[in-house]
Amino acid sequence: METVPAAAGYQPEALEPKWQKFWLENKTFAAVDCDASRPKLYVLDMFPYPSGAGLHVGHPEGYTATDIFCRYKRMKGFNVLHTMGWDAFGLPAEQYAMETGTHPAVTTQKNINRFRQQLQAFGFSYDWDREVNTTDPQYYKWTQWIFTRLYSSYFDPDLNRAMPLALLEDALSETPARKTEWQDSAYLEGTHQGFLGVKKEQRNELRANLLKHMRLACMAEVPVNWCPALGTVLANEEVINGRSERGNHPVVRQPMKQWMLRITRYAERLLDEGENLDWPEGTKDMQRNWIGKSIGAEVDFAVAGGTEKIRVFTTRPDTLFGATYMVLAPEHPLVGALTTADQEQAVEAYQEAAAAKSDLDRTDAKEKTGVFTGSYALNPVNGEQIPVWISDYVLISYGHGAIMAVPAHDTRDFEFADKFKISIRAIIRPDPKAAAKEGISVEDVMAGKACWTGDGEMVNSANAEVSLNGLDVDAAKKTICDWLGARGIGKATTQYKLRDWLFSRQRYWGEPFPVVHMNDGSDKILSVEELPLLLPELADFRPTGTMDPPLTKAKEWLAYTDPGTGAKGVRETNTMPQWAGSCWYYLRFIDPQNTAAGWDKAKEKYWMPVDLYVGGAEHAVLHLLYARFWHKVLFDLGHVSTPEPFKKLIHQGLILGISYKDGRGFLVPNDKVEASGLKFFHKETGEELTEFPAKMSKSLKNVVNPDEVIEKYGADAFRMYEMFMGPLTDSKPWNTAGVEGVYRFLHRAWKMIVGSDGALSAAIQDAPMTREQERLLHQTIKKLGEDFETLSFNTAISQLMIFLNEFSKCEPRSHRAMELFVQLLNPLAPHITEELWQRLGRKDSLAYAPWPAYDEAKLKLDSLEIVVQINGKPRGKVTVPAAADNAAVEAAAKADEKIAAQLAGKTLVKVITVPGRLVNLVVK
RNA sequence: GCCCGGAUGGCGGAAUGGUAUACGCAACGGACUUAAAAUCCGUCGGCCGCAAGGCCUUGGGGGUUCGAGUCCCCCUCCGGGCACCA
Repeated sequence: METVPAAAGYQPEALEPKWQKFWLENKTFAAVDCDASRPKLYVLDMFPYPSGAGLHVGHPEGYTATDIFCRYKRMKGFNVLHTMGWDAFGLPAEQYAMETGTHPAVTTQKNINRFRQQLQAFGFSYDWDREVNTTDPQYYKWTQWIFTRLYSSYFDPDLNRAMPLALLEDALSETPARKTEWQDSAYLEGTHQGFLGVKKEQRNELRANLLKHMRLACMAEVPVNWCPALGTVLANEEVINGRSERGNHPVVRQPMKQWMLRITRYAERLLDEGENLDWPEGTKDMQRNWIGKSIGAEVDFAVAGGTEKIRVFTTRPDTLFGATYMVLAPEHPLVGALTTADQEQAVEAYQEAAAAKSDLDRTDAKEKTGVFTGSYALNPVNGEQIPVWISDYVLISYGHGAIMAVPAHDTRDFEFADKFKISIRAIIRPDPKAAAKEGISVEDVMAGKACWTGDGEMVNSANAEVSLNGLDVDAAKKTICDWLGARGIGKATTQYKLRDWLFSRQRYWGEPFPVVHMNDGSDKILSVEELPLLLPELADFRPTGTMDPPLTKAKEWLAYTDPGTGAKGVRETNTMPQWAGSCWYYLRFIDPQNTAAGWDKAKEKYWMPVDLYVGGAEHAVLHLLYARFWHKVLFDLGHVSTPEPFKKLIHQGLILGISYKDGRGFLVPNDKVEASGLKFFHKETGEELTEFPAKMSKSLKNVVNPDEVIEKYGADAFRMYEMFMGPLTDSKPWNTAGVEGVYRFLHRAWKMIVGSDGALSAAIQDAPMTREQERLLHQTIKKLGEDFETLSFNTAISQLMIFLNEFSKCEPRSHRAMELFVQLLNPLAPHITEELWQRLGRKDSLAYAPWPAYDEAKLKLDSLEIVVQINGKPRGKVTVPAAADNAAVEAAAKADEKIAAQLAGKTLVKVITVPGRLVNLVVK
């Protein structure tokens, strides 16, 4: 291969494109499927949404980190799978398309081309033959296929896993044909017996209802988050404080028939099986909170003078004796039946007001509101009549949409009872120490003047059959649950905050559902032979202005005739949310060209799980929880071999921009700021401003464009700067001046090896190294290996700088040392090192050169410098032979002139010697 | 309110309980140059001192230890997440 003509020095603009082309043409980074001769390593980046704005400096941070890791691991002999693709369905492309009249497919392709070009300019070692694009029909064919698997499965509560729905169908027949396949499931056995137990004429209905209800993907009329501005519904996770995550538009609650994915069935497994993952503790914690497991009890309250029962969930069954009222959510189905004539007007008015409130209004409400229904319930532990209220502080979507209120021991109930003058009865005497710490008076609690939610001693909690008095909270819970269970009015149970995943959107630019609504009322799911179901070409893909999705405009596409039976139907017009494509892309990378399956099983078994997954913390619950859910379903159905997809997860920190604020704390866009010396002033007002790091944003004008940085300093400098800024997982501010530092380093590295004439520097010879040079070299090899393993690139770079500072001074310079330096630097700065490798006389690419080994013996010193402390303060240093024992070191310390002077007249009490490090003389 | 992170020079940051401030940036001084840039050499936490040297210093306060940036308790501030989930 030719070298870049370089009479001048280091020219990244010439050599970087040259090596990028070389890698691409030679497929240097192609991963080899099922290669048993090498250990495999699957390193995954979160693939980007190819926006019109192009790459920003945040994207390459994680990508650079994984690239360094992959390059290092290839040199260590690993068969590395490292890939890139495009998460290209979604709202922005569609909105841009509406503004400009361009089809989203056109914009998407354009953006992808731009992103690919930008990413290739960084020299990332992706296997580009495995690129995927979620909007490619050959990709979304399999997204649709996974949906059909969800649709055709149910979650077996007995086996705690997904099973083919066909088995449930089989159990729902008079003469099951596949019983051998499902005899392990007590659930199916029970279902079968139940089926046989109902009258023949009711069996069809039972079967139809159960099949519809049990599917992991099913349609349901549910209150959804409708965003009028976006013209679509949103998942709970996409709504922040009652506004859309994207665009910050108001969101209202609206009942609609929608596709739901039964992620709640996996709540326990998502919780359990996530526990041992090598993920950031904070992220696991966020998922735990999101799933929101609560252990408690459900209890039935009879209605006084009625036949209805009000079922509540409580985490504090121990406080049953303190329940003085009940609250139903305004939407609770029993509200109508419980409302008395004289309360009817007030109740209906309240229900209407609650329905009209947006989620934002509802959560923002500072004061509790509510209305009495006029009815009373009977407290099951003491038969007492307690009033039943409705209030929007009780949510219809959690538990049973109703609560027993214990104002003495729940802050929300206390607030409510206090406002509406409902009686407050203390039944826990607060633990005096705990109460004192909280600043709460035990007497106030006992008098109903204060609320106590902590532990203590149960009082006033007994009836003829059971007494909790004298117990602590935990013991009381257990005792009362046993009693409730024995009476058949309650039992210990568990609730989760996690809701089912709302899976349809009223958009054009997404995967069409492979479903037809047949004229006879049944749904038909398309077989894999009928996939992909292509998104129809539409001239007008804007929202319809109603709740009908844009696909209702595709008249020809809508009509369906069953090729077998000739039965007619209409296609589903919703599309899937953007998360769908990203839920399984890591599986497609394994086998991206496969037309017969989403992926080949043998390849899946070889590559999975993903060994390292790097991406932003903003996906901590959404993408990462959805993907785990899909993966578990696929695992249960035998399509993948691991229960979890991502073994180790890392979040790169945010790269912040430099920003400015004035005295009042208001942010000033960077184009309004003027520097004068080391201070900053407002161009218009002249006010002095303070500099601080803030998220990069268009409005602050502090966005750094990576293309410009590469143009000026090259990709190697860019990569190294982002890694040198600080620890990968920390947020850190971008400072372009800092790029100069690593740029200088690369220049000096070039000059250490290449002479001013472009040939190998005359100083480089086959010369032996000094003892010190050898030691530094081996230290550097050791440090780089350790730091690369732990992704500590900032300290790895420091060590290379130390090496360069020393070796660039030396003459002659060992040819071998230069080669090793180039190898160590290669993962960080792949372009310059490939070039230097050639200048050093090597013909092959560096990419698979074996990683250097260090020699422990070469790290040893002949003599050591030992710190001498007196009473823990460093007072001097002595040099001793490396082999010196503690006594010799101690003697040397005492013999030191300065130390001896300071010891004079004092009594030596104790000597602590840390071998090879220090001696601490404790004196009086 | 609750749950996670974090706080070290002018700045980004380094430091298995063992010499705090490695490495880089900025700044300052010098060399080279007619000059500038680039490059190279040097200085660079604070206070006292002519110096030798001493004292102080890892957000604040306590504690454990021969020894604490690191471990424990309390507090302040900053960042992120959740938020009427019974």
